[in-house]
Amino acid sequence: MKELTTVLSVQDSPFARKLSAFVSLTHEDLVVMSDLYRRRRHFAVGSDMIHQGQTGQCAYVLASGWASSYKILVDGTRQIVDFQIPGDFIGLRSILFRTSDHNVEPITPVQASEVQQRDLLDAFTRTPRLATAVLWAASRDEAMVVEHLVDLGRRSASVRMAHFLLELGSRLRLVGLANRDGYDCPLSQYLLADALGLSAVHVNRVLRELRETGLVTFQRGRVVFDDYDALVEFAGFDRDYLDQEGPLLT
Amino acid sequence: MKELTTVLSVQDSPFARKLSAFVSLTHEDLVVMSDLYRRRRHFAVGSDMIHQGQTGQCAYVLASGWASSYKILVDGTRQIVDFQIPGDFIGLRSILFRTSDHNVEPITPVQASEVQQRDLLDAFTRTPRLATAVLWAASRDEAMVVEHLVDLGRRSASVRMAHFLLELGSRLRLVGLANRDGYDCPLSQYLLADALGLSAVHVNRVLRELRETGLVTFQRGRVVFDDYDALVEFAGFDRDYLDQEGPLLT
DNA sequence: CGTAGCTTTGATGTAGGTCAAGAAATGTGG
DNA sequence: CCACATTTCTTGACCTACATCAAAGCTACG
Repeated sequence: MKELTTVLSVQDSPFARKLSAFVSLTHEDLVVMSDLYRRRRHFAVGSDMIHQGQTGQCAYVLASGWASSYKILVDGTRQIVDFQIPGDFIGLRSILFRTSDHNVEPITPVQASEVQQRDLLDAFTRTPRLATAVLWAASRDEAMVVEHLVDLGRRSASVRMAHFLLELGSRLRLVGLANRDGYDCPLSQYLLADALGLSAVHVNRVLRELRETGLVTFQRGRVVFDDYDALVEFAGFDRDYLDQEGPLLT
Repeated sequence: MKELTTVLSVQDSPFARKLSAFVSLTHEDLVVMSDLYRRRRHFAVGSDMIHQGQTGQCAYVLASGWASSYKILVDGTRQIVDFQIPGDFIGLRSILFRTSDHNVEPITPVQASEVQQRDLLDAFTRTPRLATAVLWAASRDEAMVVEHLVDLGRRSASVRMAHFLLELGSRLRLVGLANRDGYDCPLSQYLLADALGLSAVHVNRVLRELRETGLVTFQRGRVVFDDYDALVEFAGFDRDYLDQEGPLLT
């Protein structure tokens, strides 16, 4: 009975919901998953979750809150690679590699489940389906990083911002934290600047421009899509590049 | 006897060599791998290997030649996400997702082994170690994409170019196609421009600058490191972020 | 209810883009 | 092995998107 309860609650987690979009997880898979991350941890806003260059790190699955993963360059500037929202795997690379190549830091207070390297690799041998599912999730994350890279390489500041806000919206909708109207967003203009490769003051100007042209309004922690369709058009956003139409592997 | 020969030749392929850096592959793993890609294919320079938006694509393991993966934007510009060199997996995302989110095109004539989705997923259930190894390889690719993203977001054009040439050198050295002095490189300045988010003429200026300051010379298809240490210093290149010190999983 | 972090705005500077056009390479067919 | 075509490289003149610097108005939370 106890095991059943655990499995049910795991099944309901944002992480399982995400993986289920790709493979239909069996009861067995869910049992292995619930074994995987039993240790719940809390992180306050100034504390590092993962630190660049350090070895023997854990990974986490984000249960609640927002985090950012970033790299610090020699000249002290930083580039935010991605934001993590509930359901996201954090620091997979930091356990697959010996030393972590990036930092992860909470943006809001965070609840996360710790995943040990050994447990993860053991889980893969126990249920290869889970390995496939994790590979899929990792590839989906890579797809987002790629899209972000295209942002930085070839899109103008305002299109870049528009695209970013739309993509974040799609991701949040997948885990039930956004809808067509908009979403709550704890990112400061400084964080946006470091993610989009812009200066904070230019971020401000771009946001004003988008607001004044009636596309999106991002003010006091909330993103509101004033004209979703026009924004999609303006950003050249591919509506369904993140969407899945049901599990590939049954 | 025949099987043994196959296994031996697979063991020698750049792909197996790369995976071995992470997990020690057993005889069994190698047998499964040799089953995996028996179909050899050839691609000429103008032919697409993978096409954005198309469904039911194959993946490949590059045996010889160079390829580029890129995205085309609505305004017609393109962003090259990565170059593929021998040993690289191509189009993993295009089989894990229903439709491919990017294009892959040969830069030189290419020899590649086709990998079918079903075969790959079957192979994972047969030997979970292989799944782990592929996950590792995918993560390593993601690490490179991330580094490329940092390039575009926060590095100046000349540092960006320096960093790019060094990284490419490291990757080529892993498969025996480069050494400390330099390497042969079939990339035109247009390709470099599309990869680095610059214009072709600025690429030219930057290459001249790097040549005149005695750091690197890239001329007529060959990259020569004139002063490797100074270049590493100039680029803020982390020498060993791609290096592995032997298998993690034995 | 003060102070530290955010946001907003203006003025000025610069890295890198665009346009244009000539010089080398490289490839192709005879 | 040479003429011709095509791509690739190189350089100069000019322009624009975004950075930097500076300073004032918010907002929130201890």
